[in-house]
Amino acid sequence: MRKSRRSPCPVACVLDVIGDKWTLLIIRDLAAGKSQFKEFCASPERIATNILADRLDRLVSHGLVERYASDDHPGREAYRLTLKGRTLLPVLKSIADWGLAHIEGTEARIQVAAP
Amino acid sequence: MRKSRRSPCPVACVLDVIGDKWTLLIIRDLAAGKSQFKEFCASPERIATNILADRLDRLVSHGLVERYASDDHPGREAYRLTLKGRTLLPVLKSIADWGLAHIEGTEARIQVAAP
DNA sequence: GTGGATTGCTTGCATTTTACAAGTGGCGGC
DNA sequence: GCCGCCACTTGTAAAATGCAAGCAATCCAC
Repeated sequence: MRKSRRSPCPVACVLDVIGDKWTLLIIRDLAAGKSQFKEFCASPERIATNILADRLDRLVSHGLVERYASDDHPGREAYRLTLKGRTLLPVLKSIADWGLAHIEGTEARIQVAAP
Repeated sequence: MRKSRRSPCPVACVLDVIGDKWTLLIIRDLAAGKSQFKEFCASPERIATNILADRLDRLVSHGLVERYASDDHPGREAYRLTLKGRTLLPVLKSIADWGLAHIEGTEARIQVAAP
């Protein structure tokens, strides 16, 4: 059963997925190559661990992120963007570009990791 | 005095402005030519009036929206995007495009009003 | 110029979400 | 076994949101 959406508007539906202060920051970190829970916690915005766990679950349930067994850190949880999740990167970039152009004091520091 | 930001990351700073479920819907409605309080209320997502008033205030204080005296409806409040506000339209479009491509059941119905 | 409708909010309160701190269970190394 | 790290979960306080009602200022017909 699909939960009822607010409207058929694509903007409203996207906001129901990524319309909060944390989800896109996790996607940013994933795009930058971070994969472990503690790495997301270590980002300068200091997301609370319960919020992080909740957002990761939601991203996985939306098919934007997947868990996998890391080779680099065997036995640890790891997360990465799915192919669908990667399609959000142009959205993320347009947001970052707007911030760089219109909010003073912002600076780009992250590079999107190679596919 | 500027309120402290979470980080100098442009993504985080933009989310502090538009990172919620309502702000971009108001910008969508403004882009579609709506200008009156009641018109935003009438959108299918049914924003609460206190939230709408709060978001309009925040948008005005961020310089993205301005009040003006309407010619069409004299004596009534009216809102419109500022030039800075219009620079958000590419962001809005990238979000709408993503929704159309990746969320089933969404449909584009609004046309951006002419400048 | 008075009554009623409309507009643009504000207020009060219940519900939901978020923030912060602390705690728990699993695993690996020693 | 014991220690520490990691990935969460839980408890609780604070904040944001949702909902309904109310209210002052127009507008408009009559």
